[in-house]
Formats: sequence, structure tokens, C-alpha cells
Amino acid sequence: MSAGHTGVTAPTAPAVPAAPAAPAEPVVSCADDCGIRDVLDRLGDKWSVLVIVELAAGVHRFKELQRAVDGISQRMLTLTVRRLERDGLVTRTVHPTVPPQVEYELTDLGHSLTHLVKGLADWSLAHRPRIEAARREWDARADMPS
Amino acid sequence: MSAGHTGVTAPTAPAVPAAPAAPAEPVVSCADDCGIRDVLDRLGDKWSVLVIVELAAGVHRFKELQRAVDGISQRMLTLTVRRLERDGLVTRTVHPTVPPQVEYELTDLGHSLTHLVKGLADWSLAHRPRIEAARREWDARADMPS
DNA sequence: CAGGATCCTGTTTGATACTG
DNA sequence: CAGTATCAAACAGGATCCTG
Repeated sequence: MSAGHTGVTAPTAPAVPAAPAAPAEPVVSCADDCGIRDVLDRLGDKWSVLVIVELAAGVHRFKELQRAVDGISQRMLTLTVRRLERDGLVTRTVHPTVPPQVEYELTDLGHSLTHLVKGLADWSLAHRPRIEAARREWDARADMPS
Repeated sequence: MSAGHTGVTAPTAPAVPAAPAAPAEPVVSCADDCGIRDVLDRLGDKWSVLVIVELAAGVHRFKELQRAVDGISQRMLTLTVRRLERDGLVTRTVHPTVPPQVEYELTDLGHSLTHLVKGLADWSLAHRPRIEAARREWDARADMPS
């Protein structure tokens, strides 16, 4: 799918079809993707990052995790933790005790993500006020236009 | 970190219900949330980050953006760009020309996000191989158990 | 060109109930 | 305790048609 542009037609656009802007040195480029889609598919869901944050603090058992994340259902926790395990971000250790005991822990790969997450958290804390202000302003402007 | 979990782990440990973990100095904590949920709600969707990346390269008109992001519908572009505007991450400038012309540009707040996004992209590029490897291994292990 | 309004879809998530 | 299985709700996203 996608198969590039179907740049046929070119109705009223004479020349200069592409070449958008590219003023100076873009901090991040790649035309479009990169691997951003990738990370987002991995961290963009509702729980993955929260689970990672909790595991960043140390080993957790299943129930522990569920209590810690607060709000997550055991179904979602299972799915989330399974995907993280599949991606090599966490390890799952089963202790064959009488009441089953399973421990989850971040791999070094998972820990490397922690720094990114911290970046996100920091940014959020730093700019939340401005965002909320902008949002209030926008909402107000939506009510009483001129 | 990795300050060695307290070797409690009594095999059939009856008591010790709560008392989670909190071993050493976590890189990121806050017990659970912080503002991570916040950022994720803003960047976790399918298009926001891609649009931001495009706008990081400079001013774009609506159609330009749609062509650049490739795959996005004008509905989604509208919604995405509106939300970004509401949050004060982009500005929307309407030029009352004959064919309407609207330009979108990152605010400084939006630009500050760019660094974060770059972090995500870098991480993805750096670790994608390991993740894919882990994934293949997991999938293989799922087919032939013993 | 820019975008609003609808309709319709697959995916994500949550609530239970059941098992080893 | 640590899951699995099912079902139904919620939602995000896409396609299309229609304005100014």
C-alpha cells in the first residue's frame, strides 16, 4: 500500500511540487517516519509506559504491579507485560511455588527506555502550566468569538 | 539502581502482603503518574508526532502537510492540528486570499518538544535491531515449545 | 484550498467468569 | 496468585460528501 505518491494529475500546480521548506538544520527529520512510529506503537498505548515506570523502581510481582499502576485491569496488565516481554524490555521469571509467583523486571534494554520516559515526564511537568493556559485560552475563545 | 532486591522471597511466604519495593534511587518515579499520562495523551496518537516532525522543518500549508505526512486523511490532519493548536504547540495563520491559504507553524513550545521526539527517534533507531531480534526469538519459542 | 458533518469500521479496553 | 477466555462498550481512525 501507499506506494509513494500518485503524482499523476498535477492540476494547477505548475512547478515546485515538492521541496517544502527545510529552512535550517532540523533537529529531527527523516522526511517523515524514522522509527518514531515504532516507538509510539510500543509506548503509545495506555499502560506500557506506566508499567515501565513502575518496573524502573525494581522487581515486581504481578499483583504488585497491578496495585501499583492503579486502574489497570489484570487483563490489560497481562497483555501489556506480555508485549513488553516479547520486545525484550522486561523479563518474566516464574517461581514454581505453591501459590504461583511471577516476577517482572526490566532488562537493560528496558532500562535504557527509562531515560526517555524521564525526558517525557520532565517536559510534561515543565510545560503543563503553559499548555493548560493555552488550552483555557483556546476554549474561551471558542465560546465568545469577537 | 539494580540495588539487589531484598532476598526475602520466602517460598511460601504467607504474610508480607504490601510493602512493595522502592529499592534505591529510581531514574523516574512519582509512584505512578507524574505527567507521563499527559504527554502520552498528547503524543500517543497516530499522527501528532508525525505532524510535529514535519512542522519542525518549517511552515507548512494544510495540503502540504497532508502530502508530507503521507497516509493521513484530511479529517485526521484537521483534528490533529486543531488539538496541537489548542495546546499551544502550533499556530494557525489564515491568509484571506482567493483560494484560502492556511499556514501552520510550531510555537517555541512545540519546538521544545522536538528534542524529545528526537530522543524517541534515536532510541528507536538504536535499539530496533535488538527489539526485532527479541521479538523473533519470542515468536519462535511460541511455535516450538519443548 | 481548507475544512466541517456524517457514516461506518477495526482496534483497544474494561468487566466478568473460570482455571491451574 | 497469576493468569486465560468471552463478551460488550468505547474509541480512534478512514471514506465520502458538502460548503465557503
